[in-house]
Amino acid sequence: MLDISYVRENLDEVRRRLATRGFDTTVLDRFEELDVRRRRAITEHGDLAAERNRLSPEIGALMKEGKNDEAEAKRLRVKALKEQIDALDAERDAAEHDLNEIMFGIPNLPHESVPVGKDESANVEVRRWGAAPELGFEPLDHVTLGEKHGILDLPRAAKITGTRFPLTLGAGALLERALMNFMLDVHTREHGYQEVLPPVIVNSDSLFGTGQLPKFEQDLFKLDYERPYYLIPTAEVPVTNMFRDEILEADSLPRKMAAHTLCFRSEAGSFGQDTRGIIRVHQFSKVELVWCVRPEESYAVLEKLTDDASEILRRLGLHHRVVALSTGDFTSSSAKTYDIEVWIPSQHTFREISSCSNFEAYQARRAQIRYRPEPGAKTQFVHTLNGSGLAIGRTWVAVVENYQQADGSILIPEALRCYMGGLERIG
RNA sequence: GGAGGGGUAGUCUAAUUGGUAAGGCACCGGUUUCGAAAACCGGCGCGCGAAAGCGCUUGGGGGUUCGAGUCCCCCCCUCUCCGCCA
Repeated sequence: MLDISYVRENLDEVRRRLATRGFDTTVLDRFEELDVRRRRAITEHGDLAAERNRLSPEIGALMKEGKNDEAEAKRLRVKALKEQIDALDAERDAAEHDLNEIMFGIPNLPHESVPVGKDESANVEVRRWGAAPELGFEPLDHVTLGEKHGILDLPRAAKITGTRFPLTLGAGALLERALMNFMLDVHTREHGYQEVLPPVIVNSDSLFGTGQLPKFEQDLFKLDYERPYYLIPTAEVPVTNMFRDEILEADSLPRKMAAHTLCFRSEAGSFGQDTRGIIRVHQFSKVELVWCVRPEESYAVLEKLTDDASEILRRLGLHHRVVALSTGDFTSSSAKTYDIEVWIPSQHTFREISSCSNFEAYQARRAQIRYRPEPGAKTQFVHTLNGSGLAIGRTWVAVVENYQQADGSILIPEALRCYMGGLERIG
C-alpha cells in the first residue's frame, strides 16, 4: 500500500508513475473525491463529539445533585448529537471502505531505475554468467530424462492428486534434498542468513500484509476450514509476517532470513503454459531469502540479495543471466525486481529460477512493520525485500538437463556430491 | 475438546463494581551544571487541521447506555490443569 498522504500531495506524479505499469489511473479521480469526503466527515465528527464529550459528564454531575430535569434536557441534546455523529460515521466508513478498495488495489510505484515498458519485451539483461553446455547432441528434456532414470514419475503424481503435481523418487528425491541442504548451508553459513522454518498455512491477515490479498486470491489454495486459512504461495508470506505489527529495534536491522518451504500455487489462468514437466506445478519446493532493512539501504541490499541467489547457480556451474524487469512485467507489490534466469537446454532459452524484489515500504505499511531509527524518534516503516534462493524444482530441472551426457547419464555437479553420499552420476 | 486465569500506548502496572485511561521505567527536549548525574518542567500511540485545537485508541467485532477498560454476545491470542495425539 502506498502512503495515502503521499498520494494526496503528489497525485500527478503518482498518476504518471503508475501509468508506466499499465495501471488504469482513472480510479485516482475517485480517490480525490472520496478522500475529501472522508476527511470532511472526520472533521465534523470531531466538532460534534467535542460537544458531546463536554456535556456527558455534566449529566452525571447534575444527577448526583438531584437536578434531574436539567440532566434530562442535556441527555436529550446528547442523544440528538449521537444520532448526527452516527450518521457522519456511516458516511466516513462508506468513503473509507471505497478508498481502501482503491488504495489496496494500487500497485507500488516503480523505482526510477526500472526500465519502462509494457511487458517482458522491455526487460533489460544486466549480466550473464557462464555458457550453455556444449552437449554435441540434441538434449532430452527433464521429463524424458526423469522417466528414463526412474527419478520422476508424473503419471503417478497425476493419479495421486492431479495434473501439475511433482513426484520425484530415488536419486531424484535425493537430488531435491541435496539442493535444499546445499542452498540453506550456503546462505546460512556463508551469507549470514538466519534459518527459519515457518508455518506453510497462513491466515488472511498475513496474505494481506505481503500483498497477495485481496487482489490475487485466485492464485492461492484456500483451505476448507472454519477460518480463512491458505497454503502459502511462497515463504515470503510467513517470514515477512513474522514481524507484522511489530516495532523492531534499530540495532536488530538488517534482519536477513532464509527459509525452505513447500509452496502452493493454483496457477489459475495459466492453462496451456508449460503443461509438460515440472517447470510450472501447483506444489514446489523453494529456499526463500527475506530481508527487513532501513529504507536508505534497501537498494544496495537488492543487489546483494540478487548476488546471494546467483551464487547458488555459480556454484552449480549453471549458465544464467540477471534481468531487470520492466515496469509492465513485475509483481504489483514490488518497486523493482530482478529475475534470475537459468539456461534450459531442451528449450534453448533462459527460464526464471529466482525473482528478487525490493518492496520498499509497500508491504511494511500493509503489515505495520516499523522500527525506531534512534531513541526518541518517530517510528518508521522498514523496507522489505525477498528473493528465491532458489526455486528447487526448477533448479532440479536445470541440473538434470544441463548435466546430461551423451550416454544418457546425468553427472552430479561437484558442489552437490557431498550432499548425495558421494554420488557422481545418475544412470 | 473440557475447566479456570489473563490481554491496557515501546515496556511494566493502576482505574470507587458504569462517570470519560492515573502512574513508574525507558526514551526525547528544556532548566540547572565547567561537564555529567540527580532534581524539576514539558513531551513520549494514531488521525484531521496552516495553527490554536479537536477527535479516535484498553486483543478484534457487535450490543446496552447520555456515558463502557468496567455490563452482555461472538471471535482471536496467551498461561495453568485435564483429555487426546506425532
